[in-house]
Amino acid sequence: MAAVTKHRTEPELSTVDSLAQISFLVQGMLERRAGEDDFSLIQMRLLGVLRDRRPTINELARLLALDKSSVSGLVDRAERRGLVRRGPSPVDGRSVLVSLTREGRALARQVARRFTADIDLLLEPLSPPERARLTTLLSRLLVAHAAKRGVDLLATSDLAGR
Amino acid sequence: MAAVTKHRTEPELSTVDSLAQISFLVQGMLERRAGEDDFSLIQMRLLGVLRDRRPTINELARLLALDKSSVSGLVDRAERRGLVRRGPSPVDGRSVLVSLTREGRALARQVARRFTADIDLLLEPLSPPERARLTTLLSRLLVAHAAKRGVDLLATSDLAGR
DNA sequence: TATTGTTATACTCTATAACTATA
DNA sequence: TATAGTTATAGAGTATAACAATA
Repeated sequence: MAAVTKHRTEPELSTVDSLAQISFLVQGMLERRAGEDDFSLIQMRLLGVLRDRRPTINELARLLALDKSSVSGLVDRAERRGLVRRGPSPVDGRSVLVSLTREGRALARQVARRFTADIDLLLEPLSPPERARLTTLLSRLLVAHAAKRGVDLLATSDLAGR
Repeated sequence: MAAVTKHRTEPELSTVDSLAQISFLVQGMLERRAGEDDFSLIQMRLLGVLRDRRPTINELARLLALDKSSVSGLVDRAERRGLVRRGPSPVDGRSVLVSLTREGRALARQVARRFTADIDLLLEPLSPPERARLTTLLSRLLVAHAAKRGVDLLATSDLAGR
């Protein structure tokens, strides 16, 4: 009962179902891991986006596809917990620049590490070449989709904390 | 510039990233489609679960991994919109049985149809044998994961409305 | 005038705790 | 007593609309 080669007899889901289900599964893992540190998924996304950016509230709203008022509240709550800070913009007196605190960065990294471990475990049933094939197929879908639309690829890539 | 065979040069994401991103992408599609009919994702899940079940509030709470009080409110709001109904249990005077109304069923079907179209479009870059390979790989992950835990496979399979 | 961000308001979603009515 | 469901309460998350400050 070691590893592979008995998947021939499984009923196998439809492609739509398998994609839908894997998305729920992966999101559930991320949500659970974030929840262990009392994060919501959207808070995790916020921290992820801030890993290599110092955006204004407006830019955050675009990156997260939320209204600026929603982002304002999101940042409020994260700031209250010491995870992010608001700073002045040197070029526009109306703007604020949101950035991670050290604590926020550390926490985001922790969650990302645990989440990655979950995914590694999930991938265990596949052999290395099978994983490579899966990665290639998914990447092609993502790249093609990003090409069709704008460049959401980068925005969403931060969600998992990389 | 028709279809395939230029994916060799792409940078290609890591396996973790590709899974994380595809999950956000698919969830976003589902959320957007549900939102067109003013559904939330959880309302969509509720309707999906009810497609072939007539559960009690407690059973719903287990299926959706929510507290029974959360489910109570969820069902309240869906009932107020005429999507589900509460009925008496013939075997336990304390229980209620939740079921879809015709309108709820029709609406769930509509959303599922549009969502499926999104996924089909997403899959366009892959040839039929490539889709089959992707489906097989994902199915194996899902089946293995379900086997490791209980049988969440069935519960989550309804989420997309099948 | 237009834009950036905040605030007021309203609603959904969620959980905990207390309650009721059955069992 | 124990269980099923509801309700009261509290809080996060979301959007719309109105606002203050700056451009």
